[in-house]
Amino acid sequence: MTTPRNSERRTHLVQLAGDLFAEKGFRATTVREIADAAGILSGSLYHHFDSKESIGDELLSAFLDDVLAGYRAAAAEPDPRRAIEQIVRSSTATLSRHRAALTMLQNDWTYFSAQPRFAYLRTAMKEIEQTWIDQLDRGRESGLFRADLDTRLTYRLLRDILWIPTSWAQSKNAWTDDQIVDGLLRLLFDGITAR
Amino acid sequence: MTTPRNSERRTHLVQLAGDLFAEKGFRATTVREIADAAGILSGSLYHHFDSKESIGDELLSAFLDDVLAGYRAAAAEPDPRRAIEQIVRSSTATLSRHRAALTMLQNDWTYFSAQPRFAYLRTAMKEIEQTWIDQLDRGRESGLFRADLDTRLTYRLLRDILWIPTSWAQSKNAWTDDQIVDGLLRLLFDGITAR
Amino acid sequence: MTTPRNSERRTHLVQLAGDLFAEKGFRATTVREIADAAGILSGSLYHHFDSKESIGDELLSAFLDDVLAGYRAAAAEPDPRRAIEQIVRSSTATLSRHRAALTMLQNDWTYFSAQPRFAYLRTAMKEIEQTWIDQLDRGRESGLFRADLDTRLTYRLLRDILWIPTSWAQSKNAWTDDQIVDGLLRLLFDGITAR
Amino acid sequence: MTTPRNSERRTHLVQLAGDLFAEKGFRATTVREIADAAGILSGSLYHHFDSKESIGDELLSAFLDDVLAGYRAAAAEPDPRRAIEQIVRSSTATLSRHRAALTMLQNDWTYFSAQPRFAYLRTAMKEIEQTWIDQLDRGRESGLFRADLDTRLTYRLLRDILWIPTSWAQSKNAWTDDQIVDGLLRLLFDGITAR
DNA sequence: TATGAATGAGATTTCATTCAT
DNA sequence: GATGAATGAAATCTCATTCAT
Repeated sequence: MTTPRNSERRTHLVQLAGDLFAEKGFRATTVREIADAAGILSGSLYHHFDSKESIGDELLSAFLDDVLAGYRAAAAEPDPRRAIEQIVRSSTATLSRHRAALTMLQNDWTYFSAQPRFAYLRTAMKEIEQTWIDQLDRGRESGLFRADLDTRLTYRLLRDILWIPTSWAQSKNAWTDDQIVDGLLRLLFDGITAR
Repeated sequence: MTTPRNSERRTHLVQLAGDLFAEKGFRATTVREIADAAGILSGSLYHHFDSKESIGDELLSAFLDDVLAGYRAAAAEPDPRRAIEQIVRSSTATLSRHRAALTMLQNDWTYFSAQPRFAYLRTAMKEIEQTWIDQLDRGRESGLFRADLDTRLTYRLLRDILWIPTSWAQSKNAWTDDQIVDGLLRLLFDGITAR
Repeated sequence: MTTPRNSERRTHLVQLAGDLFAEKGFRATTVREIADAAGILSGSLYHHFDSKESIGDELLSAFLDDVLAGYRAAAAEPDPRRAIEQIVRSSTATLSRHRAALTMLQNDWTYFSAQPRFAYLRTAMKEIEQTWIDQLDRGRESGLFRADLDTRLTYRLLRDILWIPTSWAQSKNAWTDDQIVDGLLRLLFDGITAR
Repeated sequence: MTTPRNSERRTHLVQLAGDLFAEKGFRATTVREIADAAGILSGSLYHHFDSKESIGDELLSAFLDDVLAGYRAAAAEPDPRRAIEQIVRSSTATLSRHRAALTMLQNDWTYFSAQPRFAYLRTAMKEIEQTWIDQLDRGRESGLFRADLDTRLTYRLLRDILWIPTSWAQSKNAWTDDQIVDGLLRLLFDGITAR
């Protein structure tokens, strides 16, 4: 019925929609706005997708595939500090490629996670959490990290910080990706106190 | 016109609405759901408020008044480390009293900040940012914090982390408020590395 | 049930309502606005009136009683020119006492005239029309007015002009009632052409 | 976004809406009634217009464009008597093409003129007034009209009379447009008195 | 593939009116 | 007489989706 997933036109439309989602959120973006951006009428979108959620699905699943690939590669690293460093670096790179997906998760998590169709969101989140905790645990047990570190709590405190810098993309900030990653890693490993 | 702001009934309705907003976000919550929760018809809400946004306004402005009071008190502290510690502690306390407002800002920031009526959101955010940067600058200049600290970048990295623990309230997590604050402060000041 | 028609409080409320109707029209004025103007709650109005229409009824019937009294007095005048002059003079005087009623008729005639309760509006209008036509006919037949005068058409053209000056009351115009009446009579009898 | 302004369907809908507005006034006509008249659901109207007011806007601005064109053409006439005659004739012709707009102005002037969107209403009214006064002044100064003519007052007395005959259209009256115009001009220039 | 038109469910809001206290 | 709270019907508007052409 609808355009095949690898069609160029379709890919373009997904990207246009993604830009709008990144700006205003998934629910706040209307199908008409997407169509306007593409220069067609809203009904015509349904030749390519069978629903607005399909577009969201496409963006979100591509995003999580990418994220998880990065995490899995990082988890193969034997040194926990290096593993964490790699997680952070790969996350930052991935996120800048998927701004829309991130905004969608931040704004409309409740909406998506409640639907069976998006069950993979919860699964992926669990894998992400487990990866972090595993590395933090390994680092603590090996004496590399503080012995009193509550690894699960630390993960919770850290998780969201990772997703944030992406949303700065549109503002006129002066930082490069590298600066952000370095600042974040330094903060994470050493805190702000001088020695 | 509508019920006065200090009416008991009205306060109760704002709280009910807030609970729903905290759960599902502002826009995702319908006026009918609020009315249902109150056991009245949706139209009856308009006896007390002239719009759904008025309810939002009430929650958001109360929140920011509370936050800013805490920040101003903390800024009076002469020692920067103490000041930051107090910011974090007061934030955590404030946030747990305003879960709804926080969810609203996280989910629907674009929506609110675009409206003139909610211009105070941007103003408040600027004051919050300035307070953080001031304290970080003072700490760095006095040799208390690392000399190479990019204070604005650090603020950016930190800001959102502060708002997060609130959203855990509903989940059956095992941490007390104190544990969270202490974990956060430790992370902030010292990082995760063992010495 | 409700307050008796001659109660002072009630009269005062009718007047307040009338002021609002004159400004914004009957339907455009809400019961709440009337109550606000009176310093009470909207529900409390129903101790005095059993409906918003009752207030309208009171204003409209008082107006038409007054108008018709003036027309009937004028019709008793033997000289048609004098009769018409008196109609105009009495109308102007009457109208300035009933601005609200006039606005109601101008804005919401369709609304009122469709209701059985306001059947007297049509009756009164017919009497007004007949009075005009009678006087114009008498004047034409006696050679006082032009022989080719279409009296019914002339009435139609004139009727609304009569009601208008009232609506100027609030604007900062420089004319007295007398000036308006004289200008109107002169226009009516002699036109604008110089001789 | 919505259907373009020159779409046939859209034009048809505006006309349908206009018929209803002319009958019952703008505010008294519901969107559902318009949709019913068109044989569609009320929501479907918003495929073509973004609000009920847009329909009103379309009718009112078309009306005023038409009126002003007539006035400007008449103002080019060197002889004031001819100019006024032309104003009256063009007005009558214009008005019969825009019954809806006229009813809207008569019933709901307060509503429209209060909105920034309809600011052009006041502007147009001022131009209309100025045109009348200019021609009356010129006629008086050239000795064609009475020397004691209060031109501004006369305009005020005349203005509304011009708009009236339109509202007769639906009633089964016996006059042609020409009869009405001639009656009006005769009244205006010569009054009703025989010589 | 796209257009043009429409659906239909549901959202926010308005407002005259009622009534127990 | 008034308050405070609510009703209930109806209004305007939104938007994802459908479908004949």
